[in-house]
This record gives sequence, structure tokens and C-alpha cells, in this order.
Amino acid sequence: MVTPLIPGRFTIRATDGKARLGTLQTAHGVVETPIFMPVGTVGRVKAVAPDDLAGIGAEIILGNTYHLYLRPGDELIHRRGGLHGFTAWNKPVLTDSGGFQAFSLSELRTIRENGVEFRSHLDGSQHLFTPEKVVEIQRNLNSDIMMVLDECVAYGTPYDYTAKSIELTTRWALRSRAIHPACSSGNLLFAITQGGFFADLRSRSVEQLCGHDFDGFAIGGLSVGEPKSLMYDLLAHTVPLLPADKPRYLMGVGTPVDIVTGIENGVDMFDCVLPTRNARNGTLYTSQGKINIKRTQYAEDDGPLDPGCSCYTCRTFSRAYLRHLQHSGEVTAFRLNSVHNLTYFLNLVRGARAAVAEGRLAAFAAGIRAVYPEGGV
RNA sequence: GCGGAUGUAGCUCAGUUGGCAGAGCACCUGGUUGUGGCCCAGGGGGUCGUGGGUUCAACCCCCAUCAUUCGCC
Repeated sequence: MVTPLIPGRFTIRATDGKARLGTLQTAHGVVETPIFMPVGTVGRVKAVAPDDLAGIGAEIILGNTYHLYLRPGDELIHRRGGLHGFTAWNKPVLTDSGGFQAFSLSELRTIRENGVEFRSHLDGSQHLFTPEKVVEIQRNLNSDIMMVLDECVAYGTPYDYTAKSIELTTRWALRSRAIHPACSSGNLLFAITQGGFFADLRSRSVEQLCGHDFDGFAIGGLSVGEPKSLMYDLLAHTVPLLPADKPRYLMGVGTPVDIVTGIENGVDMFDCVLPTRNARNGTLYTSQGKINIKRTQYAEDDGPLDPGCSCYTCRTFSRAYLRHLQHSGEVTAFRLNSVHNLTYFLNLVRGARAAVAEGRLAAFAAGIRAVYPEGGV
């Protein structure tokens, strides 16, 4: 009765302008796009248990190669049935390659032709990530969507360095594909385009990668401190260059307005720590805008966090109680706030999918921008 | 009853030879974009226990007094 899944098959069912409504098949299920993917760096979305994720409606989550390799180790996870068996999450998982950690934990790392040498942030031990090693780790994790090792350059990196960097990222991507040919397993492999903040380098990076048979293409290296308008300009420039028949993934982005803008430009997948990290700090996204639950004005506010939300948190607790939990440093505050913020982000892409299906994405996006007028951080 | 110690921000405490009242935490307001449950930025806060004295000038020196605390009768 159930047609077998064909990992990697991407079907576009509708479009609205440049935006697409699609389905991506993976070894652990079908993902409807555009999608937001909660981040679960060490094999768990922080503060959120699997049954919470079911209530939120999460369809795919992230894990991180760098963190899981260091602790508890990819081979240990492999012996326990991969990430799905180990973490009791049987839906799709995408794993980031560790390229971004090489960037963000950059104090003690060296980038060479062969790969990235780095020191563990846990114990200072020396390690080497090659493109091949990173694929091998992600196969041990049995990731549904593996990301190639890439070099992410900082905002402000000069043109010459960035130009050399995209060549390296391309060579690494092809080495990754060489040891993991298309259709060789249920582990899909996405390439990552780079190019810093130079439109022609963004174009060149896409040209070098898109002729090869990757299962999807990511845009990396954005939202690293640049002005908002620059990111949007590069997005509008780059997304149309990507293969139309493959999923497009904007890495590490973003705010509600960023996500809607990405969808309008034709991006299919997003991930960001913002909803979960901000949840733990008391910054919450609602249908009426962003609020800081710690504020004094909520001390005796008996209303729900977001009257327009039907998540467990909003159904059950008052703003006054949530503020109290946050002020008390109670771990339950992390959970309840994370459940709410993730519900907001998942509802956001759900709403966008419905809008694309009905050809009214522009109006939907205008509604989001009206609620988050400053760009919605 | 006698002797000592201590009284400075909500809390714990610095404060030089007498020269504009300080820190940490807490509190308040922002920030947080392929996550080190972190971190960063800004802000509001004072009858220096109380009363007197000396001095151009006192948290600081002198006297008295109150409170807290420790020890001894």
C-alpha cells in the first residue's frame, strides 16, 4: 500500500513566483518543503524531548558532525543503530559537516588543502577533518542528509582570499562525492556554495558545483554579521543560479522575515538556532511580534503567551508563570519556551506552504513583515 | 555587667595619607542567525547605623549612642 521511498527524489508540486512547494524523500520519510529544521547539535534539540517534537510537528532535525564526533563518537553511535537508533528519533536527520565549527571555533584551527586541523573545544586534543573523513563520520551517524566539508569565510574577508576559498570548497565537495557516489545509499549528500560577499564569486561557486550530481545545494556563509540588505541582495542573486530540480538549503538562517524572504527567493530548507537559543534566554516569537518574557510588564499577565498559538505552552500556562520560571532559571522554562518558539517557526513554514499552494505568498510575507518590522531578529 | 569585632547599594563586601561613593551578584532594558544552557552591551539604584565634634574638606580622625555578633564573668 505504501510506495517505497526513493531517497533523494525531490518533487515540486506548485510554485508561486520563485517560491516552490515540494517534497523531498529520504530514507526515514518525506519532508515537505519549504521546511524549517530545528537544530539538535549533540543529538537532541536542546531542552526538547522527542514527544515534544511530535507535538511541535517537526519533520526533520539537525545534528552536528563536529560535536558528535568529539562526543560520544560516531563509531559509538554507529554501533547503536546510528543517530536514529541512538536518539530515538526515527524521522529524517540532516547533519552539518563541521565546516562552520571550524569557522566559529577558529582560535585554534588550520585550513590546509587536505582538510581542517583543529583542537577540540572539550579537551584541546588535535584532530583532522578531511572531506572524506567527514563523509565517513556522517555515514556512521547514518545521516539522511550529509553536508560536505566547506570553508566558511568571515564577513570582511578580502576578495582574493574568498576566490581561493571557493576553489578549495569545490575541490573538497568533489572529493566528498568521489567516495560517496550518487544513489549509493540512503545517505544523501548536499554541496555547499560559498563566495563571501562578492556576487561574481557566488556565481562562480555555484557554476563549479551545480554540474555535479549532488542531491541538494546549500548556500553557506551568509548571516555572519553582514548588513541585512547585503544578505538579501546575495540571496536574490544566488538562488536562481542553483539547479531548479534539486532542494536548496540556506544554512543557519534565520529570523521569521529572513525565512519568508528566503522562501520568496526559492529556498526550500532552513535551519537556525534562533528559536531554541532565544527561547532559553526568554525571547519569544509570537503572532504579535517578538517579546521578552522576562519583562516586568508580564509579572501579573494572566493571558497566554500567544493568543494565536495552540502549542502546549500557550494552551497551558500564563505569561506571569512563564516569566516566573524564566526568572527562576527553572529548566522547565527552557523546555516550554523552546516548544513555543519551534511551534512558531514550524507554523511559519506551514503557513508559507499553504500560501504558495494558493498563490498568495506575497500577502503572507507582507503579514510577517508587518509583525516584525525591524527585520524580526 | 566587662572586653573585642562589625555596621557603606536589595545581598556579600572593597574603599589608599582625610580630597567627586566603588565592585561582584541581584534587579531593569537591549542584543543573540550551519548552538560551548553561554556570552555581550547599556541602565537604575546610597541620609556610608544614628547624633554631635575637629577640619577648607570626614566613609575615613575624636566623643556619645543604637544595633548585630563573639568571648569572659
